[in-house]
Amino acid sequence: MKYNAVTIKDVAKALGVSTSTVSRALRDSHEISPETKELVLECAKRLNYTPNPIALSLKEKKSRSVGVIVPEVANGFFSQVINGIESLAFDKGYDVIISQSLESYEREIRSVQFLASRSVDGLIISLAAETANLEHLQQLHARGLPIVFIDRITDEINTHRVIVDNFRGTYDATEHLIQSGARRIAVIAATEFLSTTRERVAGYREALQANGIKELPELVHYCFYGGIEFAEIEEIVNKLFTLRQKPDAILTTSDKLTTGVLKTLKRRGIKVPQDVALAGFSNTDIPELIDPPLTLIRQPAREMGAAAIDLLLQMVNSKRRGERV
Amino acid sequence: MKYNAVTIKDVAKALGVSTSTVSRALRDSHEISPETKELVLECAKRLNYTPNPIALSLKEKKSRSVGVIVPEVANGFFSQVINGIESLAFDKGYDVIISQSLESYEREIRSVQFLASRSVDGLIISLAAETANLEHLQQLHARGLPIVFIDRITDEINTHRVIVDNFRGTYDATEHLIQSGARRIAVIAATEFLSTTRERVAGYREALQANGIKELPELVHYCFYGGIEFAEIEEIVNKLFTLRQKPDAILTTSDKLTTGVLKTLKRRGIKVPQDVALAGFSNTDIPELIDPPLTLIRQPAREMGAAAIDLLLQMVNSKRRGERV
DNA sequence: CCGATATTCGAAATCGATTGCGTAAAAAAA
DNA sequence: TTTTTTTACGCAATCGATTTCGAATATCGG
Repeated sequence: MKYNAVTIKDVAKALGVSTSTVSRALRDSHEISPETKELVLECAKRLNYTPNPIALSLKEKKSRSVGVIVPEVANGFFSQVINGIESLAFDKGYDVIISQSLESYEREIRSVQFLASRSVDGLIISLAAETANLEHLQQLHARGLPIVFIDRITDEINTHRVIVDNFRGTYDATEHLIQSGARRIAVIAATEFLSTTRERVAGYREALQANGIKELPELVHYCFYGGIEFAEIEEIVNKLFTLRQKPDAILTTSDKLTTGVLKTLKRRGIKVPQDVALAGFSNTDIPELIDPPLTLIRQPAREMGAAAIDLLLQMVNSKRRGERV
Repeated sequence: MKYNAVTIKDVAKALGVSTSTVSRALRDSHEISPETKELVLECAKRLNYTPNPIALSLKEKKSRSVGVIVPEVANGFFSQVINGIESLAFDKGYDVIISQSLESYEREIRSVQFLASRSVDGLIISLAAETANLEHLQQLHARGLPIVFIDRITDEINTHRVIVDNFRGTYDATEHLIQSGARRIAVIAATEFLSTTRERVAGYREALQANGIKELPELVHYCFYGGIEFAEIEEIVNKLFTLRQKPDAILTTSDKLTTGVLKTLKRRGIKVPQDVALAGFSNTDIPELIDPPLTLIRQPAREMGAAAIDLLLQMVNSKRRGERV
């Protein structure tokens, strides 16, 4: 309640006591008599008093809000992650402030500093594709800001990370493609600097090797902007299908890439799985609706978000109690 | 910068001047000499001073943050709306605090009050399915909180609304189905209390009438939870296809419903458009990937979000200048 | 009945920044 | 030179809440 909000002073004035008394009564301090407490409580309720969280933040240097930075909100995976974060945070009385990096390093820095200057109590972040330098986060981490990485992590900062077994995901999917008869398996991945990309491509490589298939460089492609720019995907698919020896399967390492490739194939009239098999990461309903269903690797996005906020709030609260995290 | 943050006091102390001088120098007040200004500016930069927005909020009673309440984040349409809101808000230096109602009236109330107590400068909201009473918003609106409705609006509060022509959307889609030969067109809509539902169903009705087709009550169905509960959709589809005279087309009035119906039809082995034609609202890539492509009504979600935040910030700023909005 | 301990509450500082008011010194006017 | 007006800055209040310290009243043992 900000407009004409009733403050602790109004309650104090109405009762003819001091603000200290009101404050203590509301916090159920032992040094206030039961009768006074009741009076204050009744009056506070009657005047519809609600504490001002901003004043509290200023005093206590904590804001009961957490920052979340994702590459993009309008993305099946990330929006589900946010769902998980928000649901749990709301129940614990925390605000969730959302920011998008749009895969831009510069924007990520600005977001981080913006949130930090807002005194968020903690930060959940999935790194932008462009982000190679982590100073902006290291500084804050060194100053004690609790941080949890989700999905796109780094090991340059020692803190909690929430990920799935990316390696196994692509390993299994690749093996599945092989067992279905594929031999020339292309992979379309996001920026190679992302932890997820590295792990997922590694799974692909390992699966090829385990099955005695040689990796062909012309079949491995990276999308710098991970499909935010649709043209990026289109170009790669075009390149793959003008090869003398076309791929007989494609593995995609993200939601956006899977959808993008599917769309491109459809536009070019390339049939799945007749002309080319397809497997990949996805967190949308699409694969279920496509005929025939794709092999897909689904991440428990909502649960990952919930796990991240849970870890974060644990750090926030233990820090509050002065514990080492 | 919250941890060991350098304040205006530190700068003042370092220079041996008063905090007033520092504050005024930083705000480029005319009553500070150029030399002093330069000194202060240099020192502030050297000490890496950043103003504390919380202290500012307390003083100025505004937080440079806006609240956004949507039924669900993990939804194609709403996540795109949020994308639009966040992008523009970020550029203007505003925080975006997200909250989900999950279609629950009670949760919407809690969210609204939570955000209000946070002193957000304005609110963008898309009403929950359960929300029939608007007191919680009327109160805040009466107190002067700028509010913008998006998509699911109400006319019980006189403020800006951002919507598309829902009536025309379903009217055209229905007509398209009729022209393709459909006569028994079922409609699956969200809660009938939602503005969007009413307008969209009205478009459907009008199109039927304009084409001399009688509306059949058994073909009109409402999903209270709009598809958040998948079972709801399944049940309706089942009901439709156990009718003696089955529908030859289905019109769906939301993203989730379209996807849900599609999923159900596929599970039941009902072919689109051979067994039944399908048209509906959607903001995902799905329709483009399905064979054959569906008739779909797409809302410019990102642009709607951008329009909403633009209107909201206009209200916020004019209110600040004391204008009537 | 008196000094001692408890109980209950108020005054004022604090968090970080802004700003109205007062004032000393410098500049301009007389 | 005296008076008036700027110029340039400091003091202190303010925003809303918490909390330390101190003090007044009450209670109790002796």
